[in-house]
This record gives sequence, C-alpha cells and structure tokens, in this order.
Amino acid sequence: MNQKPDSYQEMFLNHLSLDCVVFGFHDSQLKVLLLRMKKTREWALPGGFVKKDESFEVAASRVLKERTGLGDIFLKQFKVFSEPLRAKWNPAVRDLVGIKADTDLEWFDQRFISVGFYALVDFSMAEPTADFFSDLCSWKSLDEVDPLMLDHMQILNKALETLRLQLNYQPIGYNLLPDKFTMPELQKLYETILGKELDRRNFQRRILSYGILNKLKERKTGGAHKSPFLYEFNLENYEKALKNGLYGGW
Amino acid sequence: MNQKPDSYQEMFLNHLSLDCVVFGFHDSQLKVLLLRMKKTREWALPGGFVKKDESFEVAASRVLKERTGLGDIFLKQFKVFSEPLRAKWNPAVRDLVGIKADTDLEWFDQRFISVGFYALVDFSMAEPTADFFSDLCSWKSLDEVDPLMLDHMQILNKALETLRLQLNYQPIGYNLLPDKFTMPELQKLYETILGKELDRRNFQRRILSYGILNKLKERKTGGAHKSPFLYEFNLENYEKALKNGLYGGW
DNA sequence: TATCATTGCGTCATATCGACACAATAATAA
DNA sequence: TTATTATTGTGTCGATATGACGCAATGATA
Repeated sequence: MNQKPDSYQEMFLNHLSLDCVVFGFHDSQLKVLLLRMKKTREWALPGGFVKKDESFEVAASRVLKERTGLGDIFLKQFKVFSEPLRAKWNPAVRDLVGIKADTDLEWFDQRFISVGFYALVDFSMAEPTADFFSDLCSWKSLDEVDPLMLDHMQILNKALETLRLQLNYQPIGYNLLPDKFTMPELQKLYETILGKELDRRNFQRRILSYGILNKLKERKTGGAHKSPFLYEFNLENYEKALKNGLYGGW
Repeated sequence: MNQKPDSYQEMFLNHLSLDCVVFGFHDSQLKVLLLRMKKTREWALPGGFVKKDESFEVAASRVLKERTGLGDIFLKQFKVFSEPLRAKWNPAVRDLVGIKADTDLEWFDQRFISVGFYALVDFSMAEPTADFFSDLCSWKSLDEVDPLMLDHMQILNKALETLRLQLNYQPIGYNLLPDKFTMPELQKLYETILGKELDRRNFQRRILSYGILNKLKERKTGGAHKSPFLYEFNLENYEKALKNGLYGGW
C-alpha cells in the first residue's frame, strides 16, 4: 500500500484509527518500528484506518503486514485514545497527505479516536516498509526515539508500561526471539524490557520452573567462550501460561 | 436521561458505543447492574454513545451517573469489541427504540464498535435507574444472569476475566466496600471474585503484608460472635499499589 | 599453552507459603 | 447466670521459594 486509496471516505470508518507500537529485539536492545513523515519529517507510529467490514484486529494485522511483511503477528490492544483534542492535525501534516479531493480533506480533518495495539515481532524477519505518507520506516531503540507526531509518544509509553506489567504474569519471548535461543539471550530480553539487571543463576532457575522451555541437546557454537545450550519454547505450556498467568513477579 | 435525545445523528459520534459492566458487592455476592429492554424484555448492559466533544471516559462516567446516581466511579476500559457482525440489531430491537425520524433509524442500523468498561461501585450507594430504552434497572448476581442482548454476555465474561486477572497484581476493594469494613468482609469479596475459598489466616497475613490497610481501634459490634476489628484502606499506599502492582498472585 | 569472560550447576541462609492449633469473644440458648 | 457455639485474633511448623553467592568447565583469543 504505497498508493493512496481511492477515497478514504468510502473505504474506511469515520473517526477511527489505530496505532501500533511494534517491538523487536536486536543487539540486546528493545526497538520500536517508526515511520518518518514525508513533509514534516516527524517520526510517527505505524498506523492506519479500519475498513467498513473489518474488525480492529484485522485492520491492525493488515497494517502490520504492510509495514513488516509479516503475517500472524502477536497483537494486543492496550488502550483507546479518545481525548477530543488528542490529535489536532496541524496544517503541515494535513498538507503532507497530498490529497486534493474535498471529501478527503474533510475526512482527515475530523476528530480521530485511535485504538492502540502493541505487537511483538521477530526483528530478523521483519522488512520495514514505509507507507504513502512516509519516506522511511525503521527500527529505533527506545533511547533514541525523538519527539513523535501528535500524541504518539504517550501511546508508546503506555504500550511499554503495559508490556512491563504483563511480564509479571505472562510468558514472553516466543514472538520476539528466533525459534532457538540461549538462556543469556532470553535473560537479556527480560532485562531490556524491565530496564534492570537480573541474576543469571536465579533467572534460569525461575524461568525453568515455569515449564515453558524445552532444553535442546544442541549448543550455540561460533561465539567466544563456553558455548551455551539452546532452548525452544514449549508451545503447549506457553499457551497455557498465556491464558492462566505465570503467578508471581520478577 | 429518560428522554429521547433530539437527534442521535447530530449529538453523537457515528458507529461508536460503550458498554459498562458495573460490579457491586452485596450479601456476599458479586452483582452486576443490568437493564431490561422495554419491548423485547431482554436484559442488557448499561451503555451509551459518545458525544461529539467527549472522550470515552467522560461518556462512560456520564452514562454511569445516569444509571447509578454516582459520580467519581472507578472505571477502566478493558476491550474494544469491533467484530463487524457483533451486534446486528434485530427488527424487534430496532422497533423498540421508538424512533420515527428516518435519520435516527438509519443511525441505529449502522455497525457499532463498542468500548467495554468495567466499573466498581459501592452497592449501597447506587440508585439503579432505567434509561429511555428500558423499563427496569437492577442488580443481578452473576449466577442469575439470563442470556443477554446482542454480545453482552461475551462482554460481561471478558470483564469478569479481566477483573480476576487484575486481582493478582492490583489492590481491590476500595471502590466496592464501605469506608470501614472487617477482614472477613474483605476476604469474602476476594473469594466471590475468584470463585473459590481462601484460608482465613493466610489471607489476613498476606493482605496485611501489602500495607494497604489501616487497622482501626474500633470493632464491628452488633453481629453475633466475636466482634471483628474494622479496617480502612490506606489510600496513599493503595494508590501506589494500583500503579506499581502488588507483586505476587493468589 | 595460558588467559579470561562466559556458562552450567550447585550451596546456604532467609523469607514466604500453605495447613493447621488454640485461646478469646459475643450473642443466644439453657 | 451460665453453657453453648460459631466466629475471630494470633501463633506455630514444615515445606517451598527466593536472593546472594561459589566454583569448576568451556572455548575462542592471546
């Protein structure tokens, strides 16, 4: 979808949008996917609108398929942003959409209520792709996120807060790590999300006690130092833990 | 608001609605507030629409003020329900609204996306009040909830699931109990929400360890048997626990 | 072959948890 | 007035979990 759709008015539901906070993990850092707007050069969260016969979930999947090339992404709505003044499109932004038809101009000018989703994706599999309004789509680590468009910074922060809370009672990692991974890699993921360090040995004991991991016979070779064992997620138990919670916090 | 508004089309945002699952606690039972629709006599969740200059939170507060007489209610959005076919108003329901203007008929006939809120209120303070579409508003305990209108049963179940999850890492009770309460009362609340019994002595040890309670010098008199101490919530710590979580689950 | 950061596996004192005992109390019945 | 009985306040005890740390094995690099 690098083309402007025929008519927003005809295609999409009024006043509704969605914004996605897409998390990836790379180089021991938590990253988010951002777009750079063509004209204002502001950075923004990937987002989109809801077609007249779509659910929000389907719309978000569609948007993320376009931005990352990935289907079947872990997606979760975390909040509706509906403050009447949350997002006054300034003239520059409105200009940027490159729309001439009066109906579309009007459409972009209306009040938008946005549903926030966060997504967890395998960094190495995603292929960031800009949309019609942006000229760049790329990963940014959390500390290099500049001021974002509209209220997108608030949306990002709320997503991060939600993710950290979920970490206390839900398993995580399946969607962020490759199929096979080492214990230090998993630990680094937790440390990155939580923003603090954990004891290596206690982390292992605890995460293993949840029964969501299968220890493989293979080890990861190639790196320096002692080669660590590889693990994979035990999907059956992982799903169960997603439903029922892990019980206990870090 | 027992009057039909002048024109839905003019007053409210298109395709958007909200539904509230209002929990109260009485007679050692968890109750929800339901409306009985005038014509179909189906039961439904209290709900409403969003005015053109309102946020969802403000709209939900307004609706609950109308249904319960209470302001400053504990309210939390828990999910957006946006399946395209989630709520086909059947002819009888559409009939029931008692609307003649063509524009309004059209308005009610459109696809609605609803934001689900749950609310926790002090049962003894609420004054259930029906709206324009209903002839009865009353509390129902969870096991006597009949089939509900549209997808309201799904909404209710999701709210309950969310509430149970929150119980694992957030304090609860301030909004559901009177200012002063006994330990057995608080325990009963937990047991009711969780749907299982807890050990009296372990419950007390645990809940006290969170530091969200002030033990008062008074005891509750009047009942039979040994008179229990009264407690109140320590609001400062309660708020803190709401933000940071309690750490640990039941 | 030595070095050294990293990994696997373990120990130990302490805190917490679940199950239960027992005395104190307050209305009610005898 | 006294005994009864259900309920409440408080404490114990063993099992389990947690946090802090030790030490040997490993594998690329010097």
